[in-house]
Amino acid sequence: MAGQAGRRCSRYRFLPNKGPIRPGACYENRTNHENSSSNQRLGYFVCLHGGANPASQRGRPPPAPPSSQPVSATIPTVSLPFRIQTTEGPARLGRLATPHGEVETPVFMPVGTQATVKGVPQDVLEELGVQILLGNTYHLYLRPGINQVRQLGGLHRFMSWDRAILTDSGGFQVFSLNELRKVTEDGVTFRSHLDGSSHFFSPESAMEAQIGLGADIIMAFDECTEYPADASRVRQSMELTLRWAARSKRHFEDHKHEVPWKETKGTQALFGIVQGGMDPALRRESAERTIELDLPGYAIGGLSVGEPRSLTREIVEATVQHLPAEKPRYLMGVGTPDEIVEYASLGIDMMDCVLPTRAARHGLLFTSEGKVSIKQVRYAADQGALDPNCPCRVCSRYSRAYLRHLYASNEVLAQVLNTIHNLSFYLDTMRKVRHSIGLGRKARSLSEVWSLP
RNA sequence: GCACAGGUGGGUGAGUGGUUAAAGCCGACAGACUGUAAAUCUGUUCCUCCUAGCGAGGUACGGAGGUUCGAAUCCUCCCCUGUGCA
Repeated sequence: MAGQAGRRCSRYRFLPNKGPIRPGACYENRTNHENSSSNQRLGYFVCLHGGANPASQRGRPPPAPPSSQPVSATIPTVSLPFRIQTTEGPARLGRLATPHGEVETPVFMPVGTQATVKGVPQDVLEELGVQILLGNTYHLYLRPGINQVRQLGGLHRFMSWDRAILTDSGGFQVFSLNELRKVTEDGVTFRSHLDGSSHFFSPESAMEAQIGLGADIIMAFDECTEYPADASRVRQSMELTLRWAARSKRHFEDHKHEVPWKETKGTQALFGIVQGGMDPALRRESAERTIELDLPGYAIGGLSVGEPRSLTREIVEATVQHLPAEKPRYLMGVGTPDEIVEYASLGIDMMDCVLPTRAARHGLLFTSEGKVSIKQVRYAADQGALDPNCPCRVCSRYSRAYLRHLYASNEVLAQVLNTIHNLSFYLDTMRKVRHSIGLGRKARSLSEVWSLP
C-alpha cells in the first residue's frame, strides 16, 4: 500500500527511483511508494515547488525575515554561488547555492560520518531544519565501499537525503588514526580500524572517492597537524598540505565530469584547507598560498585538536582575516554552542562538530541555561522540561525525569531523543545568530543570542 | 532422614594458610567528550579520623568455637540453600 501524505500541494507527483532527484524541490509531502508484496521501493511522491528552499519552509522557529539591506557582494565562483546578504562587522549572513538546495549561513552542519547522523532518521533531520550534512570519505570507503555507493545512486540517493552534503576527505583520519597510519609524500597508508587491512589514500584517490560519492562540497586531502607540534614540524606539515591541495585540485579538475549524476556532474565544489598549527604567521602563509588555487571555498583545519580554547579563538581570528570575503569560510570541527556563536561573529560561515551528537549519546545536553548531564540523580524526579526555552519536540513533550530514566535504562530512545534535542539546540542557535546578524545586531555570546526576541 | 554440592562486599562471581579491605563483571555515583575506531572512555564505590598518604585505626567472607606467629582459606559443632535417593 502506498504511503499517503497528509496533504498534497498542486505540484505533487510521483518520481520513480530511476528519475533524477530534483534539487531545490520541496519534499514536504514526500512519501515512499512501496510495493507491499516485494517490499521494493519504486520511487517517491514528491511535491515539486520550483526553486523553493526546503529549509526555509520547514524551519522552526521561522527563519529571519529577508534583510532589506542591499546585497553587498555577488561573486560567482567556479561552481558554488555564494551571496552575502548582510555583514555586521566581520560576521556575515549569506546564502550558498548548492545543487541540492540553498544553505543559509552561518550554518551548523551535523556530522553523519557513516551516511547517518547516529540515531536520527533523515525525515527528522529535515524537520529540524538541517540544510547540509557531513559525510566521511574514509568510513564510506571502508564500508560499504565507494563503488557500492556509486552503484546505489550516489550518497544522496543511497541515504535518501535530498539536501546538501559535504564530504570530508579522510584527512582527519590521518590525524585521528595515528596508530594505524604511515604518511609519505605520496599519501597515507592506513590500516583499517575494522579488519586491519591495508589501504592507501592520496590526494588523487581521495578526489576519486569523493567524486564517486557525489557530495555537493568536497574537501581537499590534507594533513591535520597534531598539537603540540614544534615549528619545523608545523611548517613541514603545512607544506605537505599545500602540495596535496594542488594535487587535489589538479586531479579534481581533470575528473570532475566523471560524476554519473547530472545534479552534481561538474558542479561539485572543492574546498581547500588552511593549516599552519598555532602560529599566526604560518596560518597567514597557508591561507595566502591556498587561495592561489582559486577554489570556491576555504576551510580552517587543524583546530580543536587539544589546544586551549583561547588559542583556538586567536588562531581563528588570525586566519579568517586572510580568507577572501566573498567566498564561504568553513571552520572544521567546532564547537560548543558558545563557541559556534563566537566563531560566527568572527566571520565563519560554516561549522561542523560531532559534539552535539556524541555528547547527546553520552547524556550531556546543551540548553539555553547551560549544560545538563541528564544521567545525574538530581533529575530523577524532575518533572520539568529539559530546556523550558527550547521548542523542540523533546523539550515540549518529555520530562527530565523521563529522559534520565531512558538514559539510566540504556534505552536506545535516550540516544535518539537526546540527539534530536542537541541538534535542535545547535540549529536554533544558528538560526538566532542569522536572525541577529540580519537585524544588524551581531550577537557575541550564547546568552545574548537566546535572549533575542 | 541419608548422600552429594554450596553459603564471599548492593548483585554476580574469583580467591582454598601470609602485600586480600578481598580480582573481574554488573549496578550505583561522578567526570571527560569539539573535520566520530566513541550506545565510548576515566575515576570513585565498608566505616571513622587526620598532616589526605599506595596514611592510621576499626569492622568484614552464614553462626559459634578451635588450630596457627598469621584463617575467607584448615578442624569441630550448629544454622541455612540446592540437587538426588528414600
